[in-house]
Amino acid sequence: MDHHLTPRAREILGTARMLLEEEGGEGLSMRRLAERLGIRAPSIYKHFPSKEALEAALISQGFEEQGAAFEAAFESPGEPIVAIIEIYRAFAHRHPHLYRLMYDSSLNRELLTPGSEESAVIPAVRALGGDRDLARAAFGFVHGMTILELNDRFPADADVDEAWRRGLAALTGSIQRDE
Amino acid sequence: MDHHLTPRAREILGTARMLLEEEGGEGLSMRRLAERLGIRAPSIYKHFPSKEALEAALISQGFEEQGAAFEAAFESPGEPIVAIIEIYRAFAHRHPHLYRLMYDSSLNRELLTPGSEESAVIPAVRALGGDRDLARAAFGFVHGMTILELNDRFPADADVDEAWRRGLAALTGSIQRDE
DNA sequence: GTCTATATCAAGATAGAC
DNA sequence: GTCTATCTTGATATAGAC
Repeated sequence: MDHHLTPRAREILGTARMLLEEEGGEGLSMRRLAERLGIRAPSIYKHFPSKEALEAALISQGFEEQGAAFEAAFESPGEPIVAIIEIYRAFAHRHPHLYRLMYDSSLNRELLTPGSEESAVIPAVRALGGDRDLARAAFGFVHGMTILELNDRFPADADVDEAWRRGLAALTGSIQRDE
Repeated sequence: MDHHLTPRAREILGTARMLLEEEGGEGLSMRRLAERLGIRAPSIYKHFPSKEALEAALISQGFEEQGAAFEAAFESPGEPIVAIIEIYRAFAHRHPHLYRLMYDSSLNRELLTPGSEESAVIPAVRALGGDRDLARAAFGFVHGMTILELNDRFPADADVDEAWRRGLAALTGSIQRDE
């Protein structure tokens, strides 16, 4: 988890998370974060070298939370990939601003907590029988649907649940099974 | 097209398009646009009421260009939906910054040129036999793959073309045909 | 159609004292 | 670990003259 951070850095990170979730990516500035912490903005730089590093810590945390949630998909009955996609969609809707931060731009992977991204990727690939090409297609579908939903791109009268089901049916029909 | 704009507004729009394509969405500021035009930023407001209106004009233009390109998919042999998806992907890679402006945020549809969005949507839905739910799933897949590619989210060694083929195969297998 | 002058606001980051 | 003071840069937009 955040074991590489000092206790104070963890506090700052927790406040940053709250600020992000409540006010969105645009509201997450060093000044506003400092205000919530009751300190001045320059003080934050004693704990994180840059805003980008702080964001990377938030992103790493998000990946680890997603990964942990995905693991539950293998415990319940039914197709794990179906459960993972439901969990993925629910995560994005519960944490829309964190989701955007995690997925809606380029990633500077050098700043991430090592292994954090993999903790989300590995269960998803496993649920697709190790088929990485299919996993990438599924990632495309799932991210696309999610971000289009978050950005309100579908018409108000659209049956978005049905679109999810149709895509999911198409993709699960492509899983190779050895039996 | 741009028939509702004055000649001078069309010139400004053309310069804005060049600026966007060359420097990206972050580089498109009223100051920099004015600089390219050889005028001062406040002068632009005599031609467009706001930056958002100018961006909406760029977006409308993009939709119309996409729509016109999609129409060609029905003239060539083979599955129109396959051709449309190829055209969609190629458009995004040729105009990545315009693509982001068009698709990677919420849309204020009131500011668009009426009918412009539809000119891109209608051929795509038609190519999927009028199945709007499947069309939305396909939109999710196609937008997701595209934006993940533009944001460099796939590993360097990933076979992204193969992921596109896999998703496309899954989706085309879902088209209902009456024959 | 363009100008100057200006309002208003905000951002990330550093130096150096305590 | 926090502070003050500051640098540097940038943005959208309006008023009113020419």
